[in-house]
Amino acid sequence: MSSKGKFYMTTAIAYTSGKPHIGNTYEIVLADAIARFKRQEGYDVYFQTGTDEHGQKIQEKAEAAGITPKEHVDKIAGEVKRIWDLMNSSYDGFVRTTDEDHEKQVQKIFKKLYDKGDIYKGAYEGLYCTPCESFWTGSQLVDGKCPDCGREVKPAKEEAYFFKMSKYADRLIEHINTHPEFIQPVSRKNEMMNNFLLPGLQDLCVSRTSFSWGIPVDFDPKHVIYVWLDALTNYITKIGYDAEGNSSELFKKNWPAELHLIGKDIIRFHTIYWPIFLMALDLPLPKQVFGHPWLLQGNGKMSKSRGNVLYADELVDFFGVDAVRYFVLHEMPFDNDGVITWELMVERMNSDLANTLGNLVNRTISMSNKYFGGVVNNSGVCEAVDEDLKAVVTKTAEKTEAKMDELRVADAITEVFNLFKRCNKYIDETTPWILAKDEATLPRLETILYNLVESISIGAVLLKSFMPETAEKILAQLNAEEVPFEELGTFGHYKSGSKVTEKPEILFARLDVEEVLKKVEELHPSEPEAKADEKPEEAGIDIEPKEEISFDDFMKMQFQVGEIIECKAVEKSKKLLCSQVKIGSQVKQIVSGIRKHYSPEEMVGKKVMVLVNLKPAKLAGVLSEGMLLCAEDANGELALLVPDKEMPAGAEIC
RNA sequence: GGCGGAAUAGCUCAGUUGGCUAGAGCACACGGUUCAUACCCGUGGUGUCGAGAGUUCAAAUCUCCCUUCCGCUACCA
Repeated sequence: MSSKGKFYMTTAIAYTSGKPHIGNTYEIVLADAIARFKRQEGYDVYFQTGTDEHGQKIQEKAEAAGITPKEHVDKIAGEVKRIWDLMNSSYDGFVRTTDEDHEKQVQKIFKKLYDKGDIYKGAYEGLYCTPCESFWTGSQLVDGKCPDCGREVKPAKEEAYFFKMSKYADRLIEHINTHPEFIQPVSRKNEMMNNFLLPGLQDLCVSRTSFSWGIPVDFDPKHVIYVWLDALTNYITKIGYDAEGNSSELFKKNWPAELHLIGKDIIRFHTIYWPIFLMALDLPLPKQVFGHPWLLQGNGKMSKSRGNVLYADELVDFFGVDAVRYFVLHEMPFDNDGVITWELMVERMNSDLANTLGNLVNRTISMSNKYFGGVVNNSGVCEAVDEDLKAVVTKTAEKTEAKMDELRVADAITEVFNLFKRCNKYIDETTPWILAKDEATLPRLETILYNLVESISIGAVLLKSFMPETAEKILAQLNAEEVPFEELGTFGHYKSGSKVTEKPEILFARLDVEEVLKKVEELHPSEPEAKADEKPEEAGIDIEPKEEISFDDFMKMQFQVGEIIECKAVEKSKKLLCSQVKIGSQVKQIVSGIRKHYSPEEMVGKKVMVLVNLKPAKLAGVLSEGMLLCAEDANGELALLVPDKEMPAGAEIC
């Protein structure tokens, strides 16, 4: 294989909090298709993936399950690996952040940056959300809760190490501006610039003392190294980076990475923090970061019933590995989210895989057997129609390559299928069944079947990156040699006189939507519609317990019933409503973040519970003199609390 | 509120630097065909190209304004 040079690519490492669903699985399939294609093109590919295994959340999950964190992550990492393997992903390296060599290097990196003065010791004070492992300032909270997950936060102060982000900001801005390909899709570049870089970067907290399941700071062991310095560095530690200068050959060869493939949610960490860490370590930056969109499940209504939750292994049971790979690769656009449902899966399966591809292979082999006993001869009887077929077939490799270069994987796979569609058309144009009736036209028929077998072989080779098993099956059924990638632009590799299989195996069976849905329903009975008289059993919500308080603490708070006598939206905000609330003889103005849940009209007249003696504050420039109490569910739905019986405005709640 | 993106056929979307009666796939209908997995091939639509105004010989494409949706961000007692 002639090498075009090295190509180091990575996926994000999966957080080991639970079983990965189809959305997580999408990333590994996308990465695998790119890796396989690059290898085919002649690049020396190193493809790395793995798992992110530290953090308080994991520590707590393990405690709840009565096992050690290590046992917990071993189990989940095994599950992740099983699914990655099930999807036939061809990774070269699988890193776990609990790997000894990784942990050791992270400690060295931390020390190096500390010695350099880029990391310093300070104190972090704020409100902490345990599940998100994030500190928030009071002003960042949503209704007093974590803005990310909506759960409770608790006040916390801890000694912590910080990284001087701002020191490298100018260099990073310069780099992003001079390397337009660095952040993909480009639309994300502006978000990073406008929201983070140009306003000025905050120093980043890189250690924690509030939990222990992490890599300890070796010179200050009560601290563990916080997520990003631990997780992002996997890209260099696993291939053998050494902070003390003894990096491996693998590292020297492969760094910097050509491509970090990540979800769009973590673009910020990969395009700001990661490059800055690298600058601090005097390492070159990765060539490209691609924040791919998400694969979403069906419509919101369905996804709430359990019948619609999609996992890769279940989809594979129904459709097979390659059909699932085809779907996620084909259905995912470049910069918009894609949708996956059982119905759409079946539709793609039938129209593209069974009809266009499977049936093409099947009819071609059947004809070869029927007319020539399976022997495929190139008798050289050409006609004008052949030229267009050959032109389409021999240009497909080049077109596919161009799409892949732009990471337009969905478009690339479409190019390959255009080849197969052209073949189907060719059969209609040449009408083999008519030629078969006349002895004189048999040589022409031989050539037609040869052209088809050759075309399909070329298509199959191009299909290898996307659907490896199917490509193998097709080549085996045709008894075709794999054409080297660089020769896919020419026609006529198939060895004349070879014999195709006698009994073609059906590659993809057509499926009936109704039957599939019925089976899915049996597998996951959907919850019956909630009726007024029979309430379905609810799954309760657990939230983070807060610190115990004294009765005196409680008595400090004054709750009263308030009547909303006037309410309007706050002009400058999307979320705020401003209400005039009658409490006894006085009227207070209270601003609440409930505009998504209540219209100003329906607010008026409601009797609600109010925390009255809260210190007034300005929100979006509007004065707020209290707080309306709400209940919130796991989906962020809010419900105002109202008295069970008619109560006058001002009644004390105690 | 700030920054950015999007709005095109029933559905999912293409439409490059403005240029011929605005395209593809799916679905649907009709016709052809029978080698094949009831498959394949062909034909078909009335689309106010989100609304309005402007620049131009010419606008889906450029400018302005409006509406709706999405992303990031601020705010969200």
